[in-house]
Amino acid sequence: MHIDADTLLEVLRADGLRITRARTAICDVLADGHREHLDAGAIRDRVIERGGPTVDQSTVYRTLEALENAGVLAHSHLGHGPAVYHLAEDADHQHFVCSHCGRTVAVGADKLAEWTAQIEDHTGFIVEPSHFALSGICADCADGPE
Amino acid sequence: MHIDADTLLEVLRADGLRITRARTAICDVLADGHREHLDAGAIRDRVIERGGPTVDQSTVYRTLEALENAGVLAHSHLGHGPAVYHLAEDADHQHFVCSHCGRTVAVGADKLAEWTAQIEDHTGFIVEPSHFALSGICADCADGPE
DNA sequence: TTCACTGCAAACAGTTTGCAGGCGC
DNA sequence: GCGCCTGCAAACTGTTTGCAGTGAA
Repeated sequence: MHIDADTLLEVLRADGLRITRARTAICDVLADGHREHLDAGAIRDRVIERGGPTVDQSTVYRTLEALENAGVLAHSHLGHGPAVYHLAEDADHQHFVCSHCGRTVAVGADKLAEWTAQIEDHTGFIVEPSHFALSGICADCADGPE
Repeated sequence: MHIDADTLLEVLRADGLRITRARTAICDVLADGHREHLDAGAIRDRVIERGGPTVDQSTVYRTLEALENAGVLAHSHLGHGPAVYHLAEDADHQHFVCSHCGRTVAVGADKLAEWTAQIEDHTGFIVEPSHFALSGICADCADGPE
């Protein structure tokens, strides 16, 4: 089971922050869309789409920042566009973006651990997955020249 | 030996493009600074600093774009800031950015090949190194809590 | 009541684009 | 001389910030 909207709000409350309609709506979208890659604009669109309050983009950013500070949210850069946000508990994976078809592939923590351990052995560098995507060519695009 | 400015200009000429003072100055800076991480603003600054022509930022971007199209230049995103540019022949390495001290560590193609090959085996995804940096904690920051 | 939170608007950084004039070929 | 290239300025995207009013506790 994943974190639900109420839990996110609870975390904010525990930080001494107030629960507002805008924050409730944003947390709803985040909890529901936890398996998607939502950027700040998409979050705002979805809030409104659902008949929620007309939240301003800056309010979205401030709420996302509060959730990141609270440690329950993280953002990644998947490409040249806007940052995408996801729940921190979903963070232990790495994104691969195909530079040919633009598809995003996620690799889970288990596979990842092997590689990051090797990197750490060689360089001492402890990789925090998920913050930046790796680019490359996905299997499908590598197969067919088209 | 690395690509020199004349070779870069030669490549542009071969693409049917014209050799101008702005382009000459930009290629000089790129050839000289091939081991640094220069962003578009830094390239412009350095051109002027050297007593070159007062190139506009848009001219820098257009020249960089021309060089990328010609395949001799590539850019990477090392963090939240501007993109950095480097010669394509220097591209076969991966950047690691320490999220604690901000330092950038480069890992060469040899080490890299081991684990990109594993990723390819597991996922079919062919990693193009160097386009995005990985973030994490470098050895020094991991060692001392300060 | 109080003050954190909000929407609005403006600033901001990095990058791209339209335009009229200038210069490489 | 033709037309690519330039500088200038303005647009653009994603994000941040200042401000005065509003609503949660």
